Amino acid sequence: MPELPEVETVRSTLYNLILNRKIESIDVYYIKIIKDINVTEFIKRLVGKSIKDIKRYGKYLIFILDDVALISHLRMEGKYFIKEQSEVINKHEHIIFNFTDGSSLRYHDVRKFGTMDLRDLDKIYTTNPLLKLGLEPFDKLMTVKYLKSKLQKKEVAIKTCLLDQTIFTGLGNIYVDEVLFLSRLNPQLKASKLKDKDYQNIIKNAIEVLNKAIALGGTTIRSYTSSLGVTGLFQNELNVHTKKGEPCVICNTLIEKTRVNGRGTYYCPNCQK
DNA sequence: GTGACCACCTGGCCGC
DNA sequence: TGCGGCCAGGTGGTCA
Repeated sequence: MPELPEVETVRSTLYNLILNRKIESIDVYYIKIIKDINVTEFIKRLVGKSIKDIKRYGKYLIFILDDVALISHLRMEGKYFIKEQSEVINKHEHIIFNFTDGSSLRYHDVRKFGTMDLRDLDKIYTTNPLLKLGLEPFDKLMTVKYLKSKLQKKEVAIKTCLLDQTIFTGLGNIYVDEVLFLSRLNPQLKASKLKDKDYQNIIKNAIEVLNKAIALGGTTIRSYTSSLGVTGLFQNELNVHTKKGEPCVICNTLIEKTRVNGRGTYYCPNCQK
């Protein structure tokens, strides 16, 4: 599924491909992707506008148009494709932005979980969905002090906390497993039990894992396959996620799979006690 | 305020 | 071969 590295890969690819293209028309085939605004208004606000910039915060893509921002979350299987308008519409392409040059940007989502919000440019970060987000690991304000303030009273598993986007933005199930492995922390350990050194390790390893994943174009496993012709390579660098029954790269103990808060969770029972 | 649980969705996989 | 059930999982909503 798209996490921060995959979304960043999509962002940078789209940036190079569709900047300054002008929207001529929009076809909406599944309206529930559009939030907080009706389809007519959604189309009205975007048609005639040009894409001036494409940003990212956490797992959200932010298309900056002339006077409005389109905030897109890919959720589980959302993808963007650029095709000629004459090409056949795939049954999973739910929203199509047709540009004046004859090309189109197509939002493809097999499971229809993705969302799109429109916001005024001066309200992008001061309204939801972005308002409630916590800090990315790259943020200067992401410190031991910040993380401790958020986690020291939490009586839930550390994995659950790291998946909480209001605390730690950008990590999803894959990368949380990897960060906890590198930090030698059991995913089921209560967050309140962590020490300063653990917070420091989590931040350091999150930055390391995400930077490496971004450099490799993200992770391509199971449901998250190539988007825009870009296929990530970080799956080759995974230590524990999807490695059930395989030997740990450090101690050779077999990787186990369990569930934490309903999420499939992979860990080394020896390294992550 | 916190934590647990469910709904949203569809394709793939497995057992019968 | 066909069918039913389960699983995958990010986020928002609801409830205790």
